[in-house]
Amino acid sequence: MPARPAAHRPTLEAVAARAGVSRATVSRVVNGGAGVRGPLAERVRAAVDELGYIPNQAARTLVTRRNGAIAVVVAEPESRFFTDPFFAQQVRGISRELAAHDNQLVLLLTGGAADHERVGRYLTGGHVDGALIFSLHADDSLPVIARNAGVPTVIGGRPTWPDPDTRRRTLYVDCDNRGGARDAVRRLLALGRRRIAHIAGPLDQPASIDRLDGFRDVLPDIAPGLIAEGDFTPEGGARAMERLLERSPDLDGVFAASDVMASGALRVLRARGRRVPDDVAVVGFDDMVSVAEWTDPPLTTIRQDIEEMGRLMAQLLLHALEPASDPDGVPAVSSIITPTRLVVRASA
Amino acid sequence: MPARPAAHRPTLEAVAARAGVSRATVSRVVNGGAGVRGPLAERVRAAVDELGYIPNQAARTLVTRRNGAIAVVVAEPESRFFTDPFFAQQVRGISRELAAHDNQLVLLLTGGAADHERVGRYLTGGHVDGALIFSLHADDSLPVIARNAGVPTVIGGRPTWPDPDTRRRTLYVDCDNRGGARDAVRRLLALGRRRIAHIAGPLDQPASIDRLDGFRDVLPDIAPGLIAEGDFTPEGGARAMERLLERSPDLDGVFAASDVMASGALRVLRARGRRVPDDVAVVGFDDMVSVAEWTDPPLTTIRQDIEEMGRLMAQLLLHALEPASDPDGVPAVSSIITPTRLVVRASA
DNA sequence: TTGAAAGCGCTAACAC
DNA sequence: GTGTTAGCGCTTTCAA
Repeated sequence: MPARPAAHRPTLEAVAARAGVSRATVSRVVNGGAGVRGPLAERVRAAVDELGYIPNQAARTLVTRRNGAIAVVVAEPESRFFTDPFFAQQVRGISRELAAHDNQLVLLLTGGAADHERVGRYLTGGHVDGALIFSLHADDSLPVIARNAGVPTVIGGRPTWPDPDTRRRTLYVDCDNRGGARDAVRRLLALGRRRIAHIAGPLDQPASIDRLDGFRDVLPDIAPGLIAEGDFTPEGGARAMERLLERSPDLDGVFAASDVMASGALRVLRARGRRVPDDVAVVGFDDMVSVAEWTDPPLTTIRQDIEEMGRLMAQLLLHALEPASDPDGVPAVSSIITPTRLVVRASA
Repeated sequence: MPARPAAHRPTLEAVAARAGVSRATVSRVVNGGAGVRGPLAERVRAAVDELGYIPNQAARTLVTRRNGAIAVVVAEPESRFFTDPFFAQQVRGISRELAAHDNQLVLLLTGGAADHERVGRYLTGGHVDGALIFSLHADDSLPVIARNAGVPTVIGGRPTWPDPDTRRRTLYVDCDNRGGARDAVRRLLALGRRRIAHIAGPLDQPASIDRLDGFRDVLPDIAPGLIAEGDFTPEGGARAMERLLERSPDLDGVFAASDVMASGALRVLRARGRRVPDDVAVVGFDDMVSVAEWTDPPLTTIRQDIEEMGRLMAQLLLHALEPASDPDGVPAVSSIITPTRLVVRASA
């Protein structure tokens, strides 16, 4: 199939011969041409074109130790990755930032632990200059693998490793989940609600835990019956809402840990004849516009700028890659917590 | 941040010294250990562990001309890629097949033409052994770039290049869009429908064209008013349905070029008081289960096995990579058209 | 400004 | 079986 099989590709050597110069000169021209006289450079460029020369990246990487590619590792099953708009937004932010610095984004999906080994090999094998890892669950080994292999890494979301020293040296980007949750609950209190429930995310994820913690910050004496765990899907939100109504029929406010779960909860409230926000006020989290603006009624929620977080992750990594940054100690840059903001629509 | 900076990583040489053997022996052990005596191999393995040796892929690729990675190139904006379940299924099929052969899947997204150049560089730079390209629109240059660079490629969907010789040499996997469309229309005819309309996909995509052609195969004298172009979204399907009803209020059957568009059409039919299938029978295409089973009524549709198509694409490529296959002529393997099948539910 | 030469880390003939 | 050796294609000192 190859028009010009890789095996027959011209090398620097060939170009040099053709242009009647040394390999070094060709290399200089190919890499920008600094310090090569105009006419000579022109001759070299002509030879490059005639031969259709394309530099061999493996050879280049071998000496420069750079390959202009950054891996984005998503440790989630494809199904989740492709359904949750969260990833789409994050990837877009990353993609933009990397493209701006002429780095190629390489997406690695690792559904099960079975893939971990191969992905780990890929990362440590030097195919990429660094990695952005989404390690949403507590038990993920990939960041550790990358770390041990000396692959600069930035994590999406707060990592959960117990060792404080390890944590301090790990770069991550997260939003102020806890503070945002507090704002959500305060909004409900300000509306005069006194029986406020929480639909939490899966409690093996730091984001869920932090949002629950924020909820408790404001409502420390909450009854356990007013908290139900969901799974970040609409169905999970609906089921949690049903459980809450059963246990606490008199509730008048709900803080859901995601807009998607809130949409499921709204459906149940409507089916049960509760008016929103009159009978029950609802606040979501994320401000996933494609969801929050289209629920009935539109959702009051806590906004986090997901695309911006993606961009920041890429920025942080690119920065850490600079030779100037401390090679072995505490990184010159530090982790980032982005702010959240209450967005008032009709549901609370 | 690196625990062990890449710069200080042990090399084969170091392991050899430590184990008191030659580099060649270490290399043999690392690559499976064939032809090395047990105890010696054991000593080498110990040295590898102690030093935490990891092979340098760039060096390896430089000599083997293989890097165990296959690119999947999606020439669509992220928004489309992440929303359309089609890609998720295809990628899953590919991913499974590649993993089974220990190849890493590398996903490259190229939203706009601006990214094309970088992606092209990545492909031709020898970062991957081959590429699977989804070139849904007619004007796509990526397959040509890959081809000229000698990167073995398999296309998802029938390519549209005019030159028959080029086409013959290009591997692709597609489903029998035209035949499937014929089956859809025949189903409607068998139900006694006589005023049958078609909601087409964007007509710059081969799949849309083929489905329209199949529709016309069975209904060659169709009035232009019975054909409306959609865009593979629910909204597009809804708008097309409205146009059709306006132009041909007496229609009694609809063949939509995708389940997603059909779902939008069903919504409009319901809003206009037409009963499905009594007043208007509807057939979709894809059998996207997450859609077809949940519409009201559930959708009769033409099934294509998308995941299987992904698997076949990967298989074809891996096969073309075998040294046995003809390096420069017509490939030893050939393109594949997968069959489709009518799936009867309630809408027709 | 240009060229010669020394590797980058690895694999694969070819000897022993 | 194991070691020796010659590259893979490129960048980058160092001299000229």
